[in-house]
Amino acid sequence: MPNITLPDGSVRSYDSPVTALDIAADISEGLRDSTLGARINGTLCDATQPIAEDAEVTLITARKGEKESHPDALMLIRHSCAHVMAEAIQRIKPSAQLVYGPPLETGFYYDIAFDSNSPLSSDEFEAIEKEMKSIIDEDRSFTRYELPNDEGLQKLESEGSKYKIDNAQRAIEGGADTLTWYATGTPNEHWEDLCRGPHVPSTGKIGAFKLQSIASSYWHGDADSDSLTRVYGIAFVHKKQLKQHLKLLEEAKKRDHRVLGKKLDLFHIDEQVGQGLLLWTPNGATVRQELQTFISEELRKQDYSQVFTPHIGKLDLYRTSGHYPYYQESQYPPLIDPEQLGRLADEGCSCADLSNLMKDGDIEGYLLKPMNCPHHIRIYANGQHSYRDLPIRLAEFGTVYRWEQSGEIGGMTRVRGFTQDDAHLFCTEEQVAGEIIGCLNLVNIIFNTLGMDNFKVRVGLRDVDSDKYVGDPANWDKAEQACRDAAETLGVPWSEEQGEAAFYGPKIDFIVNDVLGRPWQLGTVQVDYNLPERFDLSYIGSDGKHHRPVMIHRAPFGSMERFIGVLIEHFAGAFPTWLAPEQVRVLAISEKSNDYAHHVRNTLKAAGIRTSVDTSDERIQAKIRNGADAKIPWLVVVGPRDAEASNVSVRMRGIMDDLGAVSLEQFTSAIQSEIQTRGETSALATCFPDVEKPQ
RNA sequence: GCCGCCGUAGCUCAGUGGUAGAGCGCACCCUUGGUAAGGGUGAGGUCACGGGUUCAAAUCCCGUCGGUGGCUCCA
Repeated sequence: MPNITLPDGSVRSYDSPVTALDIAADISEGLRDSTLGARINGTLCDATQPIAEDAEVTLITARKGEKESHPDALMLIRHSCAHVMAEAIQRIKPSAQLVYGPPLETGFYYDIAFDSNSPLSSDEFEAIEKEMKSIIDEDRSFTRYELPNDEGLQKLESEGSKYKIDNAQRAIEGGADTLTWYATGTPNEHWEDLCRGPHVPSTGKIGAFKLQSIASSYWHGDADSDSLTRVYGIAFVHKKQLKQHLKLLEEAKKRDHRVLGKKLDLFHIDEQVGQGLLLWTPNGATVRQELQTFISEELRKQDYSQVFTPHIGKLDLYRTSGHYPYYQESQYPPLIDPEQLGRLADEGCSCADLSNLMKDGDIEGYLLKPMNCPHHIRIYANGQHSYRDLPIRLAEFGTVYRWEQSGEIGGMTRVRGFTQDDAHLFCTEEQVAGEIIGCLNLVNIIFNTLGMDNFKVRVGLRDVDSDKYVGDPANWDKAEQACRDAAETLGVPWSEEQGEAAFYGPKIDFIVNDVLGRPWQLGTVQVDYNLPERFDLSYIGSDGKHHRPVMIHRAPFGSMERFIGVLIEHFAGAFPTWLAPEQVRVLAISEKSNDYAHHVRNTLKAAGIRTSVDTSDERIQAKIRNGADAKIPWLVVVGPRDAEASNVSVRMRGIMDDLGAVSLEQFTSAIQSEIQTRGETSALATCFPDVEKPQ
């Protein structure tokens, strides 16, 4: 008979099998009401699951008043809400076939196959939500029942849902002994769904929900398979949480780099120029330029050599590198030289012929470069290198072009032309570990300066059972260990993933989430044994013989486009002074102070500070508001009083009040110093030591 | 590429068969104001583009382009 150990270590003994609900009721009536499920020996289960053996049980509860609910509670509620939604949808569209409806950290969805002549539109959300509301109001129990595999399959076949049959078959292949259903109410009487569970005790436990969006998905994630409709929703324990969540989403939207990019005029994407082709407007270009200067300074410290290479290269170069044959779908088609094109035309070559010639590689021409490495490799290969010269580090803000699928393109984070902060290191086998550490140092410096500590690190290792990898396994072992060691030096959480290495070497990736929670890979450091081989690179060793160098590809930011997109969101558009496009704006109190305002502006400008002046006919209140709206770090108000004393009255972004007056001279040098040290010194602390730093 | 939604002034959006609108911004005028929106006047639109239906289309239908949310992809 079961002895139940609760998280506090207390043990309760029962004469017969009990459920989590029984245990909760034993403790208190209120606890019973708030119990949604249980972790039984660590596994999330229904609260109604009978426990016959000794077990460790954690009750999963949710109280109406709580600010945040336990993730398990939300999972249960969301999974259950997916069922309620599916039932409601099937009431409205009986021909809809259910496929798969899991909970997510951010909500839930249900993949549904609709009749092609009766698709679902978000206009119908209101009607569906109304049905859901009534199902929840009925507070019907989630009732689990099981059938033996063969009997269950028979049932599904008689119902004729190929998707559910498939789910069942997969469950059986995965080792399931029985198939389980959940009825929302009484089996055979109420709606039910083949489902592994677990669920909340009854529909009434779903306190608040909202349907969010409609999207399409592929069956089994296979683009060649059936196209399904995915309906997204969100559910919480109570309405306040839902409201709070929706408010957060609203706030997140304001931080979206696409919204801020427009508002602050950082970049523009123009239909007439092309999809996924970014135009950096002056403000955005300033941010990028500052960042590139910063990186370049660090690269110089680390003995990198700057190079420049063109945007195109001969097709044969990319045949040697392997990019052209293997990654054709991701490239713009080759550029064909005019003579060859004319000759093909004379020969009566059709578009289809041309396409085939391109596909087969029977064509000469140039490729818009998808990567910078071949060009850098040719720089290395151009001369003979002694082991004494290594490592050679060639760096370039190299612009590459890739044919991304149209549906993927958006904002700054996924574009068709972008500039990598690229570099290729050519080194000896022994130098690999040290060079990787060096790359990560750089990442550390940059991310620290920017205050970005919210990135994840993923170390991609080879799958030892596979033979697709090039290079000596012993070297792989060393390189993989070097990657792990280097990742450790960053002091942020990192994971290693087997089979995630490139075929040519292990790698370290940096991943950051955007405001909408979508992950983006930024930088990467990759060890490469392959390209030196393909290009037959060598260096002369101390033994006087030729040796193969190892290459490291590294782009710690990934691309300027994606990185700055993420950076805009990181700062919510409020860039630190050294990065801000407009660093100081001088606000003249009235026309009488315009001359002094211009003098202040010119003084700051002469000190290298990006400064503008507002001498418009607005009142000072409006000028302050406009300046704050533009997220300018420093506003200085100047009137007759300030002119008299050669002062400026300072406002800092993030502080509601006027900080008071300081001399123009002091302000100028304090701002200058803050910019030059990239925020290590603080103009606020220098000029106003008693004022606390905002945030 | 696939599916849903969307495309109206520089920006944010209202307008759902019958004379194209608002707020912000912009220009000009008034105002000369000391710390988060002073007032007035005005300019600005081939309603993304191309076809179709209709007496009549921003509005309905088809296609294209672009945006967006997902899916798939991302060397």
